[in-house]
Order: sequence, then C-alpha cells, then structure tokens
Amino acid sequence: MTTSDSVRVRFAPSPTGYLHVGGARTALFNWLFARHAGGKLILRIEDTDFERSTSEMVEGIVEGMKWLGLDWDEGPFFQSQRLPMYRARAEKMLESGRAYHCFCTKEELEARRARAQAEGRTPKYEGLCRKLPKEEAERRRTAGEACALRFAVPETGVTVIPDAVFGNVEFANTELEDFVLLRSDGIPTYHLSVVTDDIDMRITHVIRGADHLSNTPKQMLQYQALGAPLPIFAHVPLILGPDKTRLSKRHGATSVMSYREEGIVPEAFRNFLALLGWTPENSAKEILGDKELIAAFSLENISHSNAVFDRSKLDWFNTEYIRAYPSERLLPLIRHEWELAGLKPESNDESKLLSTIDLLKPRARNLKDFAGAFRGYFTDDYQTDPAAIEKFLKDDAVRAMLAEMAEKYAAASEFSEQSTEQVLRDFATEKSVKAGALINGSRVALTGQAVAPSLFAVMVALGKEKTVARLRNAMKLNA
RNA sequence: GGCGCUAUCGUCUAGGGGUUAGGACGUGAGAUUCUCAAUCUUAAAACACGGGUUCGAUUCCCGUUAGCGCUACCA
Repeated sequence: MTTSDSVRVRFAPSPTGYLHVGGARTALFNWLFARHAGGKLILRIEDTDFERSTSEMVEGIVEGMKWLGLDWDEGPFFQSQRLPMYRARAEKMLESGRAYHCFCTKEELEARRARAQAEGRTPKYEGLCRKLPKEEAERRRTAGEACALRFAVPETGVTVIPDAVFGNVEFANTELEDFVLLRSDGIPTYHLSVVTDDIDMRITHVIRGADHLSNTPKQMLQYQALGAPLPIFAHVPLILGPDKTRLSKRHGATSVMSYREEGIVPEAFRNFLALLGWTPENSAKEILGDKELIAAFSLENISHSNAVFDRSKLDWFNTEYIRAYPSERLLPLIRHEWELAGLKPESNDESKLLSTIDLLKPRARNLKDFAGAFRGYFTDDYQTDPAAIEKFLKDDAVRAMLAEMAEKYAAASEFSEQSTEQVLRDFATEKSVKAGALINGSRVALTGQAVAPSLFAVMVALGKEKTVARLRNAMKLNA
C-alpha cells in the first residue's frame, strides 16, 4: 500500500442551502487534493438538521458540483440514514465514562445562559448533570425523562490541533463546554456525526472551512475517547465579500449556479476559485486548467488569511476562457444562452455558426454577449444600439451612401474579405469621403453595435444577402 | 465579553533579517485609426500602529488596533 492510494477526503455540505461559493471552494480543494494524491473523494450530506434540510438542496449541491466538473468516488451518503451508527458511538462513550446524560431542559439552559451573559460571565454549560450519580441518571432515563447525551470534556489540560495550514493551534480544555453529542430526540449533533463518519469512512484528511477550527478540539477529544487515529486537519480561510464581511446573500450571487446563469464558463469559475486562498508554487501564470491545478495543488500553499471575492477578476478569467475555448465547446453553452434569450439562430449550418463564434470570441467577455451584443450575427431579430447610431450614423449623408453602396454589393459577383473591402474603398474614393466613415457606419448598420470585429470579416460572416439588406436599411436607422 | 485565527498596492498574492518589495486583476495615460470591450506600450498604487531583539526589521518576539471565526439539544 502506498500513501497515495490511501488518501481519502470528503466534502460534507449540509443541505440547508444551495451550493454557495465558499462550499464550492472547499469542495474544489478536496477534489484537487484527492486527484493530486490519486485518492478518493467522498460526498457526504450532513442532513441531521431535519428542520432545515431539503432534498432540493441536495440536488442543488450535486448540480453545482457537476457544473464545476467536480466528480466524487463514493456517496452521496446521507447522515439521516446512518443514525444507528451515531448512537452506537455515543453508547461507547457513555460506557467508557466519557459521556453522560443531561436532563436540563432547553428552557433552563437558555435561562442560565442569559443570566451568565447578564452577569458578564462566559455562558457555558456548568456540568450540572455531570455530577449526577450514574444510578440516578439511569433511573430517571428509564423512567422516561427526556435527556441529551453530553461529552465530558477534561477539566484540565490543553488540546492542540496539528493543522496542516495553520500549524499547531492550542485550546485550553477549560474553554470548552460539555457539548451535546446526542439530542434528547436521539438525533446526533454535528460534533458526533462528523467524527463518527470520518472514522467510519476512514477519512485521512479533513479539509474544510476555517469556521470549523474552533470546533476541532471538540472533535479531537472524541477521537481520543474512542481511541481512533486522528486525521490530518487542514482549515481553509474563508471567502469574504467586497466589504470584507463574510460572503452572504447580501453580496448578491452566492450560489454557484447563479454564475452559470450569469454567463460564466465553469472552468473560468473553477480557476478563479482555486486561486482564492491558494497559490501554486513558483507559478507565474494564473490561467490554469484542471490538469495543471491538480498537479500543483498542495495544502502547504494555502494562505492563512481570508480572501475577498473579486468579481472583476472572475470576469477576466471568463474572458480568457471564452477566448481559449474551441468554438465547438462554446456552441452548446451559447445555445443555452440563446434559449434563455429566446433567440433562434437563422442558420442551422453548424460550421457557419462555429466560424461566426470564432470571429466573435476574441471580443466576448461573457457567454451572454452571444445572445446580447452579438445578437445581430445570428438573427435579424435584434436592436440597433442608439449610442452606436449617435456615434457613427447620425449623418444623413453617410446613411444615404450606405444605401447606395448596398447596390454595389448586390451587383458584385465576388463576396470575399478582399473584394468587399475593395468595393468599399473604391466607393469612398468615388464619393470623396474617408473609408473610415463608411466602415464605421457600416459596422453599426450591419451589427447594430459600435464595436465589432474587422468589418469585412463581419460582412463575409453575415453573407452577401444580409449585408445588402442591412445596408439598404441604413436610411431607417435614426437616432 | 471569552477563546481562536489573520494583517504586503483598491483586490488576489510572491517574497523575506540588508530587495529599485515582484506578478496578476482593476484603474490612469499613450499608441493603433476599421470601431474597442481587442492588441501593444506605459504610469500610479502596499509591508496596519507602537515597542523590543539586531549593526540592520516589512520579515523574528511582545503589545495595540482592526477584520474574521467559534462561543446552540445549527451545521
């Protein structure tokens, strides 16, 4: 057995919300680590909070991972289906004296917490029921009195977490309270279920958000109580919004799938996310495909500080990826955008669509551009940008000349980039105007936009018929 | 409040006892004149603060401040 094939990591979201950006980054890091090590990634759904967990959210998480291209090797496992295992673990800890029954009611607990707070003391479970004689606890429990199971935290000493990212992090045991393992309804809390599952699923590396760092001593104590080997913990700094507070709905899109809806290409999003909180060793470039990301990934290069989600950098990655994508790969994504925008391309000729996409993609920043600014390349059902008219077509004389020039094109036997340019330049000479004026005007008349690729390439892409028709129509384009 | 983590350009970061503190995104300027959201050139922009240690600290230590996290019979 080599160390590499023994690596087992997990992504363990709770289905109380869609797959958000932070969760996606955690999933990505786990995936990169597993693939780098040739290990396994396990998907585990932490749905022990029945109140808030829904199956739609499970689907949403799966959908988000698939969109990002993150595949897993085992699961999804559902904690809700593993309840007996948690109870068995809890029972073991009760038997070994590391856990005890607590009969305090929620109300009592809350009242005491409020009082502690009011008196300026640290609100912490005082261990009232810990002092209960075993026999009495057992008697009350069998008599049917509701009770939770608490872990008996050592009253002295420190628990030190050897974290692969942050190094040794120490917590005094006195700071920890006797946390609940099993709720009075028999449902495990997070603290019990993660530990149980991570042991049972033979997880070797726990890679998760730094928000769990403070919970980790509670988990370490259980490993010790259970005599189980400790996994390697690696806590990953959090992702913040532009105002440096934790990324949340307030900041707009936090669901991964909303980025697909915004026209982001999945690889661009993945690349962007990978570089949020991690930098590959001596790598000058930032555009990194999955293979490169996997090859370079290591826990050591994860940063210790939180990172701000920078939308403009995401947009840059998106631009780079759209440009680099072969048009064959872009086409299905663009078709999705066309559907959303209700655009039906007039041509069914796929090679024509592909060549038009190739022409356009160096100027695209977003998949939506193909259904928005570039609409006129695919359908006659488009609007001319008034600002573009204002810029290049407000002169009646120019518009009239374009209409006149349309007839030159109609009469032309050849229709190539060279010939179309020749026609225009000859016509400009004939009219004693600058070719540029005609070119800029034509651009607006032909595409509805002030920005486009080289005009003659555009003409060829549109074809003779459309070029003529749209130039003839130039007179009607009033600002 | 307590505990924990963190602190390099606006943002992501590299670096590390002696550096012109490097790169990328974004921003400004210029070039191109067939447009620009393309391309090229270029500029501005950072070691949070205060004490130590040291010949020398942005780097190591302590403190302060700030931000974030945890502090539930949520996960």
